[in-house]
Amino acid sequence: MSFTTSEENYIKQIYHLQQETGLVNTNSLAAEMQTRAASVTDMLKKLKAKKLLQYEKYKGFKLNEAGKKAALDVVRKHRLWEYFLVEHLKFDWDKVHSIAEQLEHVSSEELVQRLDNFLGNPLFDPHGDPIPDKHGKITVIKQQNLTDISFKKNVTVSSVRNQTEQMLDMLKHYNINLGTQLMVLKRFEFDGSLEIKVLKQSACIISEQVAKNVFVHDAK
Amino acid sequence: MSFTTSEENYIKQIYHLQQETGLVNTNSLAAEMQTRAASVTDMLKKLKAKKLLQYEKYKGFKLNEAGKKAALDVVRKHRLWEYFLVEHLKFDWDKVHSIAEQLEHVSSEELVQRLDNFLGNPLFDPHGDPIPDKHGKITVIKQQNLTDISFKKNVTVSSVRNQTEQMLDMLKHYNINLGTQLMVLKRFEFDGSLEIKVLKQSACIISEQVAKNVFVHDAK
DNA sequence: TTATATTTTTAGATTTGTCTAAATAATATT
DNA sequence: AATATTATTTAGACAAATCTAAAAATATAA
Repeated sequence: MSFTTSEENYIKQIYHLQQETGLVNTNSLAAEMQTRAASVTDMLKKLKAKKLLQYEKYKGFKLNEAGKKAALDVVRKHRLWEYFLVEHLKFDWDKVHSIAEQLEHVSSEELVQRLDNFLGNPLFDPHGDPIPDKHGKITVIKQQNLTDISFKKNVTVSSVRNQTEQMLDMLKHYNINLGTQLMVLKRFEFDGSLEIKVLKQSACIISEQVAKNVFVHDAK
Repeated sequence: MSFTTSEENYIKQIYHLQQETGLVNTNSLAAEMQTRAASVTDMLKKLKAKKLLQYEKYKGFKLNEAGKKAALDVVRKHRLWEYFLVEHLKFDWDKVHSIAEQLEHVSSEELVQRLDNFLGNPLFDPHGDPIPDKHGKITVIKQQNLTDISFKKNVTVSSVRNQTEQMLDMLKHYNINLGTQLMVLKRFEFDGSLEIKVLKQSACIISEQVAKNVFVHDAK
């Protein structure tokens, strides 16, 4: 089965939304895709016709197994290309998303497999997100949100959730990267900001909004 | 100025045709693009409106300077990706064309520039065709068709014209690659075949059709 | 539980790129 | 030069992906 670029974009986005909410609804997908609800409905009909979707009118929808496999295929391509862009072409991690959005639609199984091997079969992309293998299998690691970490515990940054350029640019400013070691010193009741100490840097304060997007695991 | 994938494909093909014939006509472009003359006319109107084309109805057409620059941009991307696919992902040179056809439409100036640097700013692609630099400048080397080489002269294969998988597969069978050294021993009057001696291989015979697609320069 | 608000879908239009069939222009032939 | 042939363009249609505006279904609130 092959898909248009537009279909792939919808499939991928539905996948991401249903990871969080289970069932997805038309308006939230429309918002995420920066399009209109009517356009979403149109596409839902197509995806249902291709048997990728559980969808009853007015009831919400989600990908079935075939749909999930298709989504993981796109996610795999996206993340492998991001890895290439950062590790080999030396792009900053906050600049690769829009290019990977284009590259992910290049269709050639052999290309993806060779790229994967060339890159050394990486398990995580430059934002810490897992790269599905060719069967759609994902490596999960135990990680916690930075807001849930007890004080003075050494942890390592393992991924970031909101991957907008704005967000990543901010982390770059704090000199926080994947693999960065830090500890939380204090939480301010006033606005939920955290005082943190990044290894080899002086302490600084990050907003609750930033902290909620940073995930960590026990220090290596 | 940015272009759709379809526009880029037309521009590139017009460029290749006008290299050979000067003015291009509707039917030959339609044949090359595997589409209908009417579709070509439709696109010609769009390209003229974008001021890329010298085009008078019924008179033939060709790219103007802006059009040529746009074409060289696409050619540059195509050939850089081919180089990447062969040199880094270890694809056979006869398998990369269709993938490069997709990759060439990914639009990001920074991507192309970084890819170029990553590859070491190569001047020729895996088929021996020159890779335009970012200004559209092309390195030309003196080369001759294999059918015009005098007997027993050592030469090096520098490019192949017809780059179909079929053609490249055939050269692979003869163990002929870019950089391969060989000499022509004899021409058979009967059908124009050439007896050639590839360095470190026993002599063999190639058809005139094959020979016409092989270009060489003086042995290194 | 009826009225109101929100969400979702349908109906119909638009754009891009394509097509077929017919018309028109250019070229070749007698 | 008149006619036949070939090349090109126009006219009108279609599919994909989108949109706006209106209708229908569902959810919420008085």
